[in-house]
Amino acid sequence: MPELPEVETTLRGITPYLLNKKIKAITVRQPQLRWLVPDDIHAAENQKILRLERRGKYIIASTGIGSIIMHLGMSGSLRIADPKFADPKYEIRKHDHVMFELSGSKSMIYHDPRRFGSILWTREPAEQHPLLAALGPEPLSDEFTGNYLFQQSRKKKVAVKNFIMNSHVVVGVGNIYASEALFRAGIRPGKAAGRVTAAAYGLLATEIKSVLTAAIKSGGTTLRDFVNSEGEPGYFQQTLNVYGREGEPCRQCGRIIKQRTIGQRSTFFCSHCQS
DNA sequence: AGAGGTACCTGGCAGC
DNA sequence: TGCTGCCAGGTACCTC
Repeated sequence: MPELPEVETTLRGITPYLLNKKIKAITVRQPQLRWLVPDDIHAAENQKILRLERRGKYIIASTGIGSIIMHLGMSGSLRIADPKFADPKYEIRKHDHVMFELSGSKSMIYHDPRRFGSILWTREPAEQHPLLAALGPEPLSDEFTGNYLFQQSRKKKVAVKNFIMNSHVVVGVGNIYASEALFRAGIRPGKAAGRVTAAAYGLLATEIKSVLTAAIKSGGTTLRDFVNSEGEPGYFQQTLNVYGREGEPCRQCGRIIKQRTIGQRSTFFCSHCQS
């Protein structure tokens, strides 16, 4: 589920229930996630959440003494539960790994079948955490431009799709939107990053921004019940041009969309519209 | 330094 | 119905 737009949607969904609320208790049912949930996560108990933000696909909830860093991995979600999980009426679902009991009688549940995500705790400013410190710019920031991509990619032989999915280059471009943005920009995903022109990168940066912005907007339409559900896989599916459309006609030229594995990830493109 | 592959984990689905 | 194999939205880390 979670590409950047879904993480952003999740953040917006949980914010009203978390911001300026006190964490009354934290229950860890399964600490063995992508990284072990640290014991000292309990230091966040009785702390008020003063700030909520997103960095790439990480969600950061900061208290006065440290920050909770959350990542949803491939299959993670956060949902707001009511009544609080300590209530016997509360239904614990399989793969509910971490629960936060909040002031205001709500709880936030971290659910993640594949356990590729994690929940961490740091007393340092979150941006100094090893996982966050070396991240590239936000794709929706002014810092992220075609010129930036062009400069970063010189002499790089890696496929341009892998290049834009590298979080040290730019954060938040996942497998779906990498294919989509490259289609919109007319660039073959397997092309060496160092051989893409400055003009093409200008277009690519623009399309990355626009496809992510559009997806966040469409995530907004399901915002109301997002945190109560498991998320809405496919709610933006009608707007996808290439992802998952192998064998179907290109919406632009009518030729058949192709699928190829690049960097061990499924990749979709139109060999006529992309060069 | 850079490129490429591996690992983590569960569930859903196609095919037999 | 049940088994097997393959695929899945992420990304740090290991090896060459």
